[in-house]
Amino acid sequence: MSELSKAYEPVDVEAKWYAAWIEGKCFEADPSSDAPGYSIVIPPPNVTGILHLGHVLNNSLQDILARRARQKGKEVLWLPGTDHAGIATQTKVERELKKNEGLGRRDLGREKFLERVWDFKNEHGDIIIKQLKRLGCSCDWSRERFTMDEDYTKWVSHVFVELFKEGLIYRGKRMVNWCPVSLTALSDEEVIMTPSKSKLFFMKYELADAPGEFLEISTTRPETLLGDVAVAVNPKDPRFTKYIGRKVRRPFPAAEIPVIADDHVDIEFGTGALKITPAHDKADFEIGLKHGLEIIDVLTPDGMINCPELPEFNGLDRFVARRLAATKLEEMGLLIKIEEYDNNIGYSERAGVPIEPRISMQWFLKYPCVKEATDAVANGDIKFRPERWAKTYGHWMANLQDWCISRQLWWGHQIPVWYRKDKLDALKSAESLDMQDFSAGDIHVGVEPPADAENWQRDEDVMDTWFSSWLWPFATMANVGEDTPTLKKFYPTDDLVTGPDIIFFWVARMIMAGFRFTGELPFKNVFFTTIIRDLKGRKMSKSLGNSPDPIDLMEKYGADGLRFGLTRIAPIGSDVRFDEVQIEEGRNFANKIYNACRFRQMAEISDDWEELDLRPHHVDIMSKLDELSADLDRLYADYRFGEIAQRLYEFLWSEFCDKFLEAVKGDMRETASVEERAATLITFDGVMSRFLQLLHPYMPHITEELSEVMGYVEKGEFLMQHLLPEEGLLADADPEDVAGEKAIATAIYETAGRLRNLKAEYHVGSRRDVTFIVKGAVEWLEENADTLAILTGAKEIRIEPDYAAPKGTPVSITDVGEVYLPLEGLIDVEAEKIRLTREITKVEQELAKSESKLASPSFVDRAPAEVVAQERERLSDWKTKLGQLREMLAALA
RNA sequence: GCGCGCUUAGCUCAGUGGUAGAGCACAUCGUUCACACCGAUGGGGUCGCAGGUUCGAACCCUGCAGCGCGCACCA
Repeated sequence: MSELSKAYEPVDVEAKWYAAWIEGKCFEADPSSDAPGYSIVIPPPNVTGILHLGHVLNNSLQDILARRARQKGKEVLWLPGTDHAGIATQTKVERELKKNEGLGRRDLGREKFLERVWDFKNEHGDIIIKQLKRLGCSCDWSRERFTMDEDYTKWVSHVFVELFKEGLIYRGKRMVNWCPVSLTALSDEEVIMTPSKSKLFFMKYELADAPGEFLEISTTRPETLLGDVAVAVNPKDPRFTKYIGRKVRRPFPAAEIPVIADDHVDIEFGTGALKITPAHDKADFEIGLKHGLEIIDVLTPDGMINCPELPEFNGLDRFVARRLAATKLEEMGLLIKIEEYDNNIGYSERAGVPIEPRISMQWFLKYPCVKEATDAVANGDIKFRPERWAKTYGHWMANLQDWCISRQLWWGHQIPVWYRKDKLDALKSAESLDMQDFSAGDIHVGVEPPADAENWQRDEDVMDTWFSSWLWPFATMANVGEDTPTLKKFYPTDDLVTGPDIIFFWVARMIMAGFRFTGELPFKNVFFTTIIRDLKGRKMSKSLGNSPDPIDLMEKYGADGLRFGLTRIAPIGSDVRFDEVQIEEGRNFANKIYNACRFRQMAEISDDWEELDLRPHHVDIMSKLDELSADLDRLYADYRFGEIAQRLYEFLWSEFCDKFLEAVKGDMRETASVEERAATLITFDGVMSRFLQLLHPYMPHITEELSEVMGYVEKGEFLMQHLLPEEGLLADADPEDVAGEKAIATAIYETAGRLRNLKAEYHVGSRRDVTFIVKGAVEWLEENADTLAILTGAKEIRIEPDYAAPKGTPVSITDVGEVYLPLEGLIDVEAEKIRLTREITKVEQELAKSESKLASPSFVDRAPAEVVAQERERLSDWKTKLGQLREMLAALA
């Protein structure tokens, strides 16, 4: 093989293998394959987004699943793509436009602006795709989709039309969440409730029929009093009964408004009287409807006061107007007091400003297939991991509100509805655009525009981004009305890996769309990843600057190191705090494997041997590899990604390198026989080649590289395409023999630990010239003494049944016998007495614990027989050891 | 207000009823013979608190506290 440098350099290796996989079409899914299908659809990242650690974790896990499925003989489709991300992308382009050219989108006009967005998409759209490739993702890139592809857009329109026909989509004037910055309606899910320090204003309105008498009211939004049409009190509140049906004076603009009774009013809160502004509050709107109140909208779409009657307010920002209203009230002697008040305020997810409840004409969806979707998760047809998310899902499904699907944006799927121009004009002048105003002939709802398009005007709104995302699992596999081989082979998909933060936005909606448009569930398992936080527990965010760039991390530690480090620490339950040290460990792990292979490369296997001389440590490591293999099967079945990584790490580092490789170092020496060396090298290759395969899903590049370099995979073949063998390395061996050899290996490793400890205690830890003398040696020690010598860094392990140790010779009671460390200058009776006494104390404590346990009748009678037997054995071991130690101590006296 | 989760070594976290673990950090020792992105050895924990169940509890149950998250029309 070629010479390997001392430390593993991942960057070039990773690029090389990714190119080779692409060249070899390793990721492409073949729907005509006989192998069983396995599929995942990627949660499409925002087309203009850049990779963050959340993506890395998420996509690493998907890649692990995809690669593992290939190894298990599945025909795998991992379908990639990007999302047009309506608001996010449009906002980004608008910001650029403003910054670079000082223009708003309306200055350009819809068509020109959309051209700009497409330009932006074409320029930046593949950044995140390139980054995913860098990470090693084995997506079938030949099938990459975009939610605004022509075919995909047809799906979106089709779905709209179908649901409209079914009566589930309707248009109407409703109270919606309005973003005064993005100038669009938002869904409830796009509003973030944020705890805020607000002020509660106490004010009073004068009774119209009793000057000098006032009704006290409290509000957090005094500026909305311009739109007040009533004051409501609870009918059960005795304090206010006398006011009901009378009128109070709204101070500005001056008007008399009624006092009404409504159960909604909380008697306990504030003054117990609630001002009603139907245009600017969801609850007020409901009350207004109930009582037939007028709706006075005093805000413009961008959150300015719209009240020409009051020139000093007109045009003011809503927050400025709030202060002015308070000032005015005070001047009029109507302000009682202002209190500090903690409440929750809804913020626009994208624009980061308080949303405004606003009545506007929007399209809504009454969700389809709610029952099927609810049941599928409740009965386990779709399995959520961790399971507790099923409860969150169930709760949301049980309280579904109609989905506001229209957005007053330009970037997105335009609503496939056309209105007759003449009708529209007539209605506009009448300021009424309710659905019922359109008769069947005035409106066209279809995937294609009406034939006489010039007489029609298309609805200007676009749809919520998620209205296209919810079709992703099937709309990416077949066009409308088609039943493609891909769909047949790969739908429903198997696993979905995503964050719990989009369980409502995306997961729940996909399930409903799946049932409605394919009659099937879109996926069988949903794995929710954890949220990655910084070391202070804060969410990663651009503004905090606490989000490391994954590309930098890959430069530093390699994609494999990043993948391994991140997946190893990602717990199933809770959030995870990111620490770069963990990625460093991933890189170190890669380096460790690399160097283990480098060690192997120092020796050549000679064919000149008759029979393999497999020794305990050979059998031991093969057996452990087989155990690892079996454990991984089990852990994969439970999606225990972190534990899988941990098991792989421990196997290679603690078992393979620290124990096995150290034990066989002698076989690499000139003095070793051909048979000895062959046994070791063949064991090495057998174990390492399997290990690389098991590790491959986590660290695809280095495993591919080393498999080639070591000759485990033929030139022109790929490790990633090799099936995992069903049989273990020791499948044909007699289990009893294996157990016997393992017991010996374990005893040797444990003894080696004790002897190293003895050396360290006597400050000769690094001396290689010591000899250990064993009295009462177990019968198999002789043939394994060489191994023990290498592991302990001793010149020799000498077995002397009649050894008479000089008084004060350091000794350790081990699984192989009494082991003495005779060395000039170390023989110190007092020191040895102290050491032995200390050890005796420890053993006595353990013994006492064990004894008291066995002395308790309840334990002996009630604990399982095996536990009791185990405890008895333990006790007898302690007793033997204690006896030996006491003898030693006595001999010193 | 309702719901969910977390609390284990200085730090980040494993550990679902049977002798408390890992990595990092720390201390001592060690580089001719795979790896200092390394090796050896060691110190360090009343498993948040209080009860309960059990022969036995970090683990199961109850309550409490602290932290985090989600849902909710108290202005």
